[in-house]
Parts: sequence; C-alpha cells; structure tokens
Amino acid sequence: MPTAVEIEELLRGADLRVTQPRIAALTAVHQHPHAETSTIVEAVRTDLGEVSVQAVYDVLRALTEAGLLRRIEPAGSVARYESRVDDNHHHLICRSCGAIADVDCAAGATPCLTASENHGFEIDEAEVIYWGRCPECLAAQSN
Amino acid sequence: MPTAVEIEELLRGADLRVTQPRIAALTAVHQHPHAETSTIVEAVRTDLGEVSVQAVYDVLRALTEAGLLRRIEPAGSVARYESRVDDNHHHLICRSCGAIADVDCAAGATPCLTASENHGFEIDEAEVIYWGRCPECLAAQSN
DNA sequence: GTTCTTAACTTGAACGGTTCCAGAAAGTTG
DNA sequence: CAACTTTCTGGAACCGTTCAAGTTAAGAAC
Repeated sequence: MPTAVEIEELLRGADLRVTQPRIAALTAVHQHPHAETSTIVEAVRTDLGEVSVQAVYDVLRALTEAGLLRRIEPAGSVARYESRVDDNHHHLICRSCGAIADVDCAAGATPCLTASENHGFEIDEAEVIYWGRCPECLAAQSN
Repeated sequence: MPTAVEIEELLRGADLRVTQPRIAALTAVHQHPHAETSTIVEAVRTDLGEVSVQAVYDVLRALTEAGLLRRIEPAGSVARYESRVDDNHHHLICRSCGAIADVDCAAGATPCLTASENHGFEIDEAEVIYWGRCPECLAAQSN
C-alpha cells in the first residue's frame, strides 16, 4: 500500500496535476482492489467531504489513460478499477456474488499473446477471465 | 447456415415454443455472427415487419438460457450474440473498430480451465479476449 | 509573491442499453 | 375446440455513464 507521498509521486510521474480528488481516488483503488465507481466515490467523499460524481469519473479516466489504473469490465458488471497494472495478471470471477480474485498468468510474464490463428490482427493484450464460484458461494450452496 | 427447418428443430430440441420472432432472431444471429441487439432487431423486422424491441430482448434471453446462443459482452461494447456455442472458442477484438473474429482455443478442446492458483474457486469457463487491431484498421493507420 | 494559463471540478441535464410491468395475443395440451 | 401457459406489445422506468457550460484551483512565468 503506497504512502501519501508515493501516491503523489505516482501522479507527478504521470504528468498529472496533484489534486485532492486524484490522491483520494488513487488511494481508494489501492485500498479496495476491483472497486466499482460508486465505492470509489464513497471512499473519496469519506476523505474529502463533498466531491461530485463526475469529478470521480473524470479522475478515474485520467488515471486509467495515464496507466496508473486499469479498468476492467466483466460481462454483467459495471466498470471496476484496480491498481495492479502492467503485470499481466488475470481474473477469477464468481458467477453468483461477483467476487473477483487475481491470478497470475499461467503462461508467465509475457503470455498468452499467441492466438492459434490471428486473422491478420496485431494483438497487444490477452485478457483472461475465469468464471466460476467462489469458496463462500460454494459453501452456501451445499448447505 | 441452418435451414428454416433446422432452426425449428433447434428450438423444439431446447423445449422452446416455435414462434416467428424466435425463428427470425435465431436465423439472424446465424447470419450475423457477433451481432448486437439492434442489428438483430433490424433483421427480425426485415423478416416479419413490426416486432417490439422487448420481444427481441426476451427472445435473445430465452435462447441464451437454453444454450442456443451465447452472449458476449466485451468491455466498452454492448451485448453481442453468437450462434457458436459449446465449442470453446475465443475472440479477437479490434480496439479501433470493434470488429470481432473467432479463434479456436490454443489449448485444445477442453482448455484453459487451469488457472495458476484457483483461490478455492470452482472454475467452469475460461473466457479469453485478444485485444488488438484488425487488418483494415492497421492498413488505415499506416496511410 | 502575483499573475496568467490551462487543466480540473461543479452543477445539471441528457443519453442509451436494458429491464420492469400490466395487459393482449398466440402457441400448446387435452 | 377449450383451457392454459407462455410469449409479445406498449409504455415507462432505471442506472451507469457521458456531455456541456461555467467556475475554481494547480502549476509555471514573471
């Protein structure tokens, strides 16, 4: 978990102005992996008081475009954000409760970019989502 | 491409009533792989005249739940439907124009279900999306 | 420090895909 | 053919997200 100073350095390093909403939003995502926008809005408001929803959307977009956050959008879910970027990990998602867990890429560090046939496409990312049931939902189901 | 009779057999085989909107919608998806809902609505209306949007949504949901269609929902896109089911193929999506191509699973017939660590999840599907640029967009870019 | 410029934030409204609801219509069973 | 469901229609609502115009504040230059 980065300190406040490190969060600021991340922002400056990405040529982004250091503002309270950005610090708060970036910190919130580090604290809540795979958080959806509304969760981040709440966290930011807990920190700073009133902040507009649009400001948070703007901040999240700016941070995502700068590469400080990664936006994921699993089918049937709203957008979620995570702070692990550029490490090529994948996700494990529970069909019942939507819980998300990280999994390192099975293929290693620079993985999965090899499709069996590429149809002339230039591939830059392979996104893998493992769908299933989380331990909690499995336990609840068997009761 | 299945004939009209085969489409009807598909419906009956799934214990679904055979209705005009269902036949038209299922045929439309076979003809337009990865079509979004609005495209299917247009195709159905071309066939049958006026059909409500909600009817098409209902039909698509029924067909999807029956396993006759598969719904895909790539990030940043609306829902799309395809008629290839249960053959475990994946998708290649163009970041600029949204074009989608099918790719067979690199790992074979029953593939990819092995995450490096499963966190106690019971995994039933691995969805892979290869992101990149299609040949057309690559060509347009280099001009 | 003050001023200036530009990016960021606020407020309010709109948008688009999707779903919900109640009632009418049509397919299926006996 | 009659009864019973399921499906389809029409209309409205919902929700996450985006757009637009104006105000505020961060960072750079003087």
